[in-house]
Amino acid sequence: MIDIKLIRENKELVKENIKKKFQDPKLPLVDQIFELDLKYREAKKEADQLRAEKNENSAKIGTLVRDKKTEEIVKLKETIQQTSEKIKQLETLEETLEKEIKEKMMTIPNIIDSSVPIGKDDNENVENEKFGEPFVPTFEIPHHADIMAKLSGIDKESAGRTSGNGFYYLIGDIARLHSAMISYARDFMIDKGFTYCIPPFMIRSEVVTGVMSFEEMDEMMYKIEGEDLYLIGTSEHSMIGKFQNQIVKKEELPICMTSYSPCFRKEVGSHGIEERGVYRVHQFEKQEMIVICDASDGMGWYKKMWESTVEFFRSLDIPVRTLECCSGDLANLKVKSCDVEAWSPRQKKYFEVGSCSILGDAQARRLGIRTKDQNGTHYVTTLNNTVLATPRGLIAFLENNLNEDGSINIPASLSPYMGGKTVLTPKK
RNA sequence: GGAGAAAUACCCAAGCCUGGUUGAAGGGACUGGUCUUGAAAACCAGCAGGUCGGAGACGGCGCGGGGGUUCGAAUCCCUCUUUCUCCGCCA
Repeated sequence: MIDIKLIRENKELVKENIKKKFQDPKLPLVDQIFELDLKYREAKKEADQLRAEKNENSAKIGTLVRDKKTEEIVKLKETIQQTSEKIKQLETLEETLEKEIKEKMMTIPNIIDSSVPIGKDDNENVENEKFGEPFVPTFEIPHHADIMAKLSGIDKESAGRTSGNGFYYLIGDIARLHSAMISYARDFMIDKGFTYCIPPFMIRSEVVTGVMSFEEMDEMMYKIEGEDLYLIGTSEHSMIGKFQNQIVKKEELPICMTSYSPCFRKEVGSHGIEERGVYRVHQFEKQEMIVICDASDGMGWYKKMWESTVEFFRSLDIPVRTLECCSGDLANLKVKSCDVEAWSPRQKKYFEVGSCSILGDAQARRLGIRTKDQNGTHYVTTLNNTVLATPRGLIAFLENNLNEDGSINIPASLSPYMGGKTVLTPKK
């Protein structure tokens, strides 16, 4: 969603931007919105005039009542009745137009940053930078499910029976490792000055539509039956939603928070749930970071945020790279986005463990998050980034810290969260 | 889950019964001024912030949100949300 003024003032720019993302059929939409907007403003202008007239006459009745001029009151009421009829008609028109415009506007993608590479889909994403040597050991790295199994750390069969495909039991040291990584990620961000927060894990539909596009909503969100509640797909949803319809004081910006939550995703999209392991699942846990800041600081924070994730993974001896999202792969609300990918010595390629996004004012516009300074109020910029999503992060950790005998090295950074252990050894 | 009470501008708070120059009294905070060497205090003055339309003059909306009654709603009615108190239940 963008500012409708942009369509009023610079239709071509909006079309240009859409071209970068799709080839395609949303272009006529811009002209449609433009026309609807003209009609809407005309209707509003006329209705406003009539409303002013009506207000004035109503006030007159007030004084007439005091002076007890009954005849004039009756007359005046009649004229008011007539304007009311007209107003009613115009209001219906206003409402229909407004609704139509809003619906169409919701699907207009955000203006992407000029630095975003142009491409059709995720195949055309661009590697930005590597951090750490993508190391392949002399022995073969087993599938992460096997690594876990060797430590008696996973039970997918039972989970299949209790909950179905896409769920899992993590057990013993593996479960502890999972929590340890989350705790470490939390403290890592606290040390960077972020405020820790545990948000609600369910949110109302109004918040959902504020933070994501409709397609995403259908593909991701679990709905609670009989209630206007959705299980969050990421704590970003409740964290950004926290600020809806707020005017944040200038001096309170930037708001930097790190939040923990379980995340629930239907994963209806193209990939589906894979059969083995816990790479793509319906339920995982995540340490997230969000920043709400002034538009001018957005790009600075964007860089700092993905860098934090890189630093986090490097502190766990996991090689990573950043992959820039191309225009076609960029979600509609995003201005720019990159994935942080961890090295898999088993697959000998990188895989996604996190995603850093700057949304410009798209979420702020939908949710009404503003700030005020001497130039008036304006929408803030919102950003979000994964610190650690796990079990996916756990997979990266296990593959990169595995020894030939099946034991797992615990780096010094994580050791305190594992009761001081420096290595996990499989029983016999 | 049950029973009550409440939500008014940056904050506190009147108004609601008895609808009409109240788009909102009074404080506090804030801004400017007088006084002071400076500050405090005192006094004087300003002060809805928002949002939409308009080039502007202006105008519309706006007393938690949404409806309704009425010529007219902060005020009456319905509904939703949130907060507080009490009871129940639970980690």
